[in-house]
Amino acid sequence: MKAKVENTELEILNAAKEVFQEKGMAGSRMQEIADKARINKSMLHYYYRSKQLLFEAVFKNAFRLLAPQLNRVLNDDTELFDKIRNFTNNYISFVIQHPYLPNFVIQELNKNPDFIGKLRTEKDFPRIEKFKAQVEDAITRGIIKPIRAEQLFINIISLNILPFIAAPLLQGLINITEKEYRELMESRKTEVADFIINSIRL
Amino acid sequence: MKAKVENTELEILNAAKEVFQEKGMAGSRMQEIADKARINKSMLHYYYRSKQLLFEAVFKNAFRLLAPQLNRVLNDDTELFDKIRNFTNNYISFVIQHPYLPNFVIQELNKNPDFIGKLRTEKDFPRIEKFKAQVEDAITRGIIKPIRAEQLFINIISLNILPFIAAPLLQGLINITEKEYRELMESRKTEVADFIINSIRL
DNA sequence: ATATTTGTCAACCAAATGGTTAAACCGAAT
DNA sequence: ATTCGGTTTAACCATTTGGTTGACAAATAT
Repeated sequence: MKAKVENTELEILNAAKEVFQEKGMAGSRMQEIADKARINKSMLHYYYRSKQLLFEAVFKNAFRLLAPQLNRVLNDDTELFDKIRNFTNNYISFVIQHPYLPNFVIQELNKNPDFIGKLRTEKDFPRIEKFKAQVEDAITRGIIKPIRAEQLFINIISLNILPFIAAPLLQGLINITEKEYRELMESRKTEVADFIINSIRL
Repeated sequence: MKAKVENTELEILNAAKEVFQEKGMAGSRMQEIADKARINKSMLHYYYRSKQLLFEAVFKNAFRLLAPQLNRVLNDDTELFDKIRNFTNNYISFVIQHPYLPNFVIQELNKNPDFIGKLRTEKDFPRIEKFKAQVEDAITRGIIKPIRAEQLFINIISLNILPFIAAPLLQGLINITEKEYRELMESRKTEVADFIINSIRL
């Protein structure tokens, strides 16, 4: 019966992921998760004890998916400009596969800021040290203008993440269709990297 | 009794603003709003009929506060570079006064994308046309490199808004204290504008 | 002064919600 | 075939939650 077990448990996790990531912890209903997983509501508690624990399972999974993306910038051996291009180019593909994920992580971290402390103990938790050294080295070698690595990191993340988090607002302000907005995002794959590199290159 | 009335009605709106903006529609409780306004829960329904309507009142108010900020970029007569500097410099002050507001608007718009349509009918709804003309003019006159006004707008907004929306995440990744993070934000008042202008200037 | 409207509150209600329980089910080992 | 373990379900439960009601107070109008 092993196969059956793991199946149900995973079925629940997937259903919970969909519901939690779309509606957040507070907006999600256990019954809706059960319905989506096509199982009895009691199963949720059988496998995960409580809504809180099920949520935490989903959240940790989500963060484990996001972390490698961030590590593309922070802990990767490629040269700075290539790295910026690679990250920018790849991030959009990641978001298409997991549309609600980055916003989900950010939102729930906002509502529970201590949570980041628990995450930091995990291995592969993204750390800035290497990136910092790389930026400082590039400055010393006269490749880029002086800039704090922290600020550059925030800029890279901002330019890539916000356009997806605030899509409905931006689309409304710019007053274009969803399709046109997707095309804008498509262009950004290369444009954003150029925008950043133009700004820092010496 | 006029004074008393407006007082209660406003008291409710303010309490509702605090609770809704911090916890979102789904995470907010009518009782908590009533407690914060120090009135009976029935009063909420007396003045606003339902949670949904009270929420919409708060949301519209929030958007009316955010709109002028956006219009600083889109509909302002100052020259392009000054405009970017002004907006960037002022936005942080706005966020300090209304820490949850931008995120609140973005989140609830995500959960209810049609809402933007209703907002568009309001006067002072930010429109991009003027900014677009300004950018195109600056390109023609050889002041800045070619860039779509939409992309530049998204970049300005992203660099300014995301660092506040994702503060707990970024602070955790950079691994600094809240105070140090605030200092980073303070530097951004001028650095972000330079970053943008450096990138587009010819 | 009295009637009428407006504002406020305590008590109440029905539905929703997270969680529990006890019985049934089912495949595998004895 | 029977027992035994984990799995699944329907029914149930306590609490929370948005919302209502009816009595009462406080203004305002007559």
